[in-house]
Amino acid sequence: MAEDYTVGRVAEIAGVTVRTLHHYDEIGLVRASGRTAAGYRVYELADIERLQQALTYRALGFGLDEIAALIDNPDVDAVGHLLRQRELLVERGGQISAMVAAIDKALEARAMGMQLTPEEQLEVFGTDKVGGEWAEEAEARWGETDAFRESQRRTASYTKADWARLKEEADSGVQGFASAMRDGVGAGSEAGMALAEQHRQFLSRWFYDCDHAMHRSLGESYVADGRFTATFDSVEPGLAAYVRDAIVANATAHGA
Amino acid sequence: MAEDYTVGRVAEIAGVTVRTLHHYDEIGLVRASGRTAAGYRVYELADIERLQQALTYRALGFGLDEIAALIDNPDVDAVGHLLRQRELLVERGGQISAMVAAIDKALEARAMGMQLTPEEQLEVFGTDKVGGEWAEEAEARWGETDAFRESQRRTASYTKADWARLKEEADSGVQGFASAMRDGVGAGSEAGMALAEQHRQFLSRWFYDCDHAMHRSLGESYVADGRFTATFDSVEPGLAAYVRDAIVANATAHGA
DNA sequence: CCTTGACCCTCACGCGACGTGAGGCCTGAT
DNA sequence: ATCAGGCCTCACGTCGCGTGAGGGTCAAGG
Repeated sequence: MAEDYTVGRVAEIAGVTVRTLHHYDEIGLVRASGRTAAGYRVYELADIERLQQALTYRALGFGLDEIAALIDNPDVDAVGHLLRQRELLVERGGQISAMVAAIDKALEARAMGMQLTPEEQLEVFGTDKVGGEWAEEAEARWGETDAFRESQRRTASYTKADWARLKEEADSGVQGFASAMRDGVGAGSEAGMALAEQHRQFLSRWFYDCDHAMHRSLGESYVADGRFTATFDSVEPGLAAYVRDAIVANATAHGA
Repeated sequence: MAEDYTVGRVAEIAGVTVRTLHHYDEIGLVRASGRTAAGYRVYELADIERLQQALTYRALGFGLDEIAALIDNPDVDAVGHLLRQRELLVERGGQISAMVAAIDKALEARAMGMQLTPEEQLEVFGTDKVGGEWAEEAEARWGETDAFRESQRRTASYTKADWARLKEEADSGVQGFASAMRDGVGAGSEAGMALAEQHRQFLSRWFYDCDHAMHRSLGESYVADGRFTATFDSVEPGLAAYVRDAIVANATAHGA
């Protein structure tokens, strides 16, 4: 039973610096339970177990004094700590999932040509608005709620590579509209409608099943809603209106 | 379009303090793009978008100067940042899962009466031992690899409540052995064997299907392996041997 | 036996990312 | 006119270590 470890050894297997262990020793958070004749710190199993507890709590963001209070609490044994840490970790995992979801939402919005409001962008950080009015706002904003939910469901499983590919497609779509407009191609012409149709299919492939009627109403909002307009017009002034016209013409041609 | 926000408002929706925004302004990480006549900071959409990027990177553990370098990089646009952040978040999620798995392993080991070695306890923190010899060691240590894997598989889905219940059962089992020993109950008596059988069924219910032969070899290791012995004997000296005897008697009585 | 290189020790100052007042101006509602 | 509540700028304090400086210790090899 090799019970004894030097600070360097402990630091190595714990993934911290020797200085950190010195510090913990100084403040009494994790003391080396012994010293050699030469004054070298000697860590034993119990010390390392304590270190493990401390590091786990640290990873969860606790301050060192809080950690000391936690693990010195005589009402909680080692297993109790493991259970609590497990719970906190699972919670942290949930927060991370929430952040990923928020990023997905932002990516999705951008790909569809929409700017999120500040509240929406920062949603995941502060702001636990009780959720009532908040949800209402969101619903009113996104209009087609079913479509949006479907979209959320699908994008949840996209990987980084998927998103990158999606971005490329979205960008090239916007560029297609922009260059058509610059070249004087009529929005209602065959070419314009082809671009619109391509856009509709792009949406259907990546987000939700977008029929011509839905596409038309989305197109309308490109000029009606400033948050869309800003995005398109920052690429090329007047582009939002141009895209809307192409979409409307295409929808009409398809009987919607 | 309410484009303008005061520091207090931004702080509120972002979940940070005003002081933090002042700090970011001072060091130039996130500047308020304007001031009122009275000198009040005025934040616009672009500032808040930048803040969102910064906070996400901060949540991932980057230093403020690194963050500045990242988001000032002209080769990466907003979507690029979102993609990178998504990737990093997913990675962090993986680390958290790993820590939960490590805790489960520790809980499992404790419930079975085993002390983990320091290396095992701290496994998740530093120590990326390439995994070769490491895995070998682990296999040699746990013996019944199939059983252990099964056990890992099952415990992965346990909740905190499950673990708490498991702990209670495990504790009461050990206490049962301890009090029987104190009361002079023979390890090979009917009562002793009943406790052993109960222990076997406890293992089978929570960890892996433990037949009498496996149970016997586990019992043997309670005295042969110091890491088991320590746990039992810390409850009551000689308990490890007592438990082993009861288990062996019970296994023999069941034809193993 | 002596040297060399890898560890170990104790000061002690420095730093990043804010926290925490102190002292004073701005502004909207009563 | 006043008064609460929010904003401003210093400026020092704190926490969790990083980073030398200066100096012993220990196992291995010449």
